[in-house]
Amino acid sequence: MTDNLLEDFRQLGLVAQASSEEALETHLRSGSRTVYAGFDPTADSLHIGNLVPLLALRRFQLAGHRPILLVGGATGMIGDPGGRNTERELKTREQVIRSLDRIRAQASRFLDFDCGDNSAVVVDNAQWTESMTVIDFLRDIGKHFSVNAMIAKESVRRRIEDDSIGISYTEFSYMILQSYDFVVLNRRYDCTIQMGGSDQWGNITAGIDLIRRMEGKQAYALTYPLLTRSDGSKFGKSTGGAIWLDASMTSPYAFYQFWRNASDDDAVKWLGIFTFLDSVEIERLATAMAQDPGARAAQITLADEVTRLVHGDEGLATARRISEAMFANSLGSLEADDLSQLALDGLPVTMSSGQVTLMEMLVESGLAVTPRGEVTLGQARKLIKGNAVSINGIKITDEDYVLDADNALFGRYHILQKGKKNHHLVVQKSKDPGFH
RNA sequence: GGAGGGGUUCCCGAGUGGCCAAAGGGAUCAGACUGUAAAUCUGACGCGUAAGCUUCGGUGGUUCGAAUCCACCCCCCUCCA
Repeated sequence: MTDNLLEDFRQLGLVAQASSEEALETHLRSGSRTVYAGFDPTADSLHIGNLVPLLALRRFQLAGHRPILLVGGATGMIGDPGGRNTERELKTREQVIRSLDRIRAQASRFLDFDCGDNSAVVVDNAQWTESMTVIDFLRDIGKHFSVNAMIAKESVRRRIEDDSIGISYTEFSYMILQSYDFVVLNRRYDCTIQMGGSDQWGNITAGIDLIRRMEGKQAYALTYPLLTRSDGSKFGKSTGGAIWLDASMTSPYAFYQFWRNASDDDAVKWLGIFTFLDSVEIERLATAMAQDPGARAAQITLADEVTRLVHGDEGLATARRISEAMFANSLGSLEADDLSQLALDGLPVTMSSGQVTLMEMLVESGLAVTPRGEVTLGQARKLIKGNAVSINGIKITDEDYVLDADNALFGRYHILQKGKKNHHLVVQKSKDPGFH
């Protein structure tokens, strides 16, 4: 780490655009600053996409600055024209408060909320937006915006030029609300920097302009590149959807596997963004990977580091334990205790009693999902026919195969595998009252 | 309010009376090859073992037969007012 935070960010690949870079550098060096990033409260948990700004905020905090997490209780109801054009659901007051708490709880893994002057803060923009009257809005804020300029913004122009979608006035106004957020934070917290994805550039600079007009002050923008995977697909999705930070929504094991599966092209890049390893170490891993890509050194380190960051040492340990068992071809060496531990560790489990056909079990376990997301017997059949199913490490092609105590490990465990990476544990119910 | 253009299976997008469960591409899932990578190739991709059943904005209608024709309605876009 140098004493130049912006330069560090640049080296980590965290900078897409920055406003008046030299002035921003000086600004950051000359005192403790306040920086904010917005978070959408639409989901039940933060996901790994949110990890990028979250960890960037942590870097700010480690460098002595104060991070603010702005939860879009108000703007979340509207929808950013830059984002998907699906209608937003209105959030009730309680929902927003709940997600506020949740975001604070999840963010507290990375940010310090109790360290004096640069403690992290969570705020909700509904606080100052909700009670504003239309007249106030138009008179005090709206007049500062030139429609000509707004139309010229990339995010808006794209929507206007696309004949099939268009843009509603509501969405069009999103930029104004976000700009006003920046003004309020500037007033209340002396917040001078806003960070966001590169798609936020237009909105952020609009905020800077508004601060100049209303407050006569200088503010700064910093955007990070939106992550795409090297194959162009959307970052953060995996089989079955988003990767959440909440352990009950995405198990530490699944979380770990996501990172461990990173492509070669992504792995090194992600080490910079998602871990706090120093550049020497990252460099070393990059070299190691170039020499022996099969060893997957970068992926393993990436998975270790990020999982530890999000789920702690214990979460990492269980994730690794399952991974070892499932991928190291060591099914045969597992003891009964190991298998029951896997269940406790968060490998997906289904209980069964007596005899069940393989097809039924594929459905019950949810492994037989169609590409469309439904779970059907037909899909189960196709998978078996397609040579995709194994039990306890052995391919099964018999559609009539039946799971029972006789072909189970230790009389009660079946490890059901679909494809290469989907594992499921089936446990025969026992009369043993100690087990449930 | 007026004129015009649209709404097709997860997405894009063909299809304008039977050969349509609906071309093609993407996404997704699986197989092969590998390194739990990428690329590539193969298969699947509404439900069902099958017979068959349910789809093309909605509701009715014409027809032996409709995604395709007609009526009304809903929604989206463009231009005009």
